[in-house]
Amino acid sequence: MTSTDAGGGTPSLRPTRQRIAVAETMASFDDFRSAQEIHDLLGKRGEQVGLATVYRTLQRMADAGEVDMLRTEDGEAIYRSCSDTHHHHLVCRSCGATVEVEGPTVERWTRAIAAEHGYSDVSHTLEIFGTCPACSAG
Amino acid sequence: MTSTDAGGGTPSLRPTRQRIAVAETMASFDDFRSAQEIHDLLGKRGEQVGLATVYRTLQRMADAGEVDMLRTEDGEAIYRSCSDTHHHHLVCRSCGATVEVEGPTVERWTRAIAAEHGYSDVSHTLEIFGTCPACSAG
DNA sequence: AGACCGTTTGACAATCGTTCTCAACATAAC
DNA sequence: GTTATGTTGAGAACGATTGTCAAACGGTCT
Repeated sequence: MTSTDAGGGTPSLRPTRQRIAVAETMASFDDFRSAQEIHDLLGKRGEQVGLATVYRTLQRMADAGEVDMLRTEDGEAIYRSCSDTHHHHLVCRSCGATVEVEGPTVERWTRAIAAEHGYSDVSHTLEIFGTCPACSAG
Repeated sequence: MTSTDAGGGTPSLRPTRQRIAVAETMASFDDFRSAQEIHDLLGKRGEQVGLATVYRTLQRMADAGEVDMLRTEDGEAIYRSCSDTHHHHLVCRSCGATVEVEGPTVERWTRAIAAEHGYSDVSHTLEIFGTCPACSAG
């Protein structure tokens, strides 16, 4: 706290080789990957990063809102880089193609419902599954 | 395959003591419980049922649509007996209290969004998490 | 440059939920 | 009662994730 904390709000978060590697890897695709997959990919790319570190880094990125985190149907956490606005996903059941969707409607609705029942500190998860045009054409 | 498959569609599913116990337990509350909790409860009630059996039974019930299954934010599967209409849940993050909510709004919105992107055969999952009045009062 | 000190890392153990294995058992039909 | 099968349970096996802790790092201050 001595001097150089020029602009920031986030306290201490060093741009280490590992963190950069994970961030770059995340930036390089636009679909969801598990921590383990990221770890493997890094290994194959020569950027050796410990598994625990990958987990920790992804968690921080998720906390910081730099990536989306959601759970597969069998409970595995998967991550994906995303824009920083709150949004949901429309995922193709057969090929996995993902569209980011936004909806004031839903946001409003969930807030209203929660309020109606006196719930506070509300969050929600919403995923839409369907068959994309390409796949249903096939 | 020899003969006696008289009327049914569901092939073989015996009403054993264990299955009945689990089903009754599930019927006795209306909020979400994990498999482990069900197992503990059965133990305390004297109805000894193996953990693996509880898991298996809950899975089957979920497949059969007799219970809802969803994942907590940290990936644990939780179950709850439910009505057969499509609905969502407003779950208290701290005590687990659940309210079933219905929303033509959301149904319409998801269908619209999906259609807009050409997706067909659409389904969705939506869960709302918050702190219930009782807990936030505490 | 060199010392200092909190942050980060990584190898590995430890958890935790869930599934698998397989022999003993219960059920339903014969 | 016998037979053919679905079920159970104890515990091992698993896979994802988190905790541990000493060693390596990255800035900062001199």
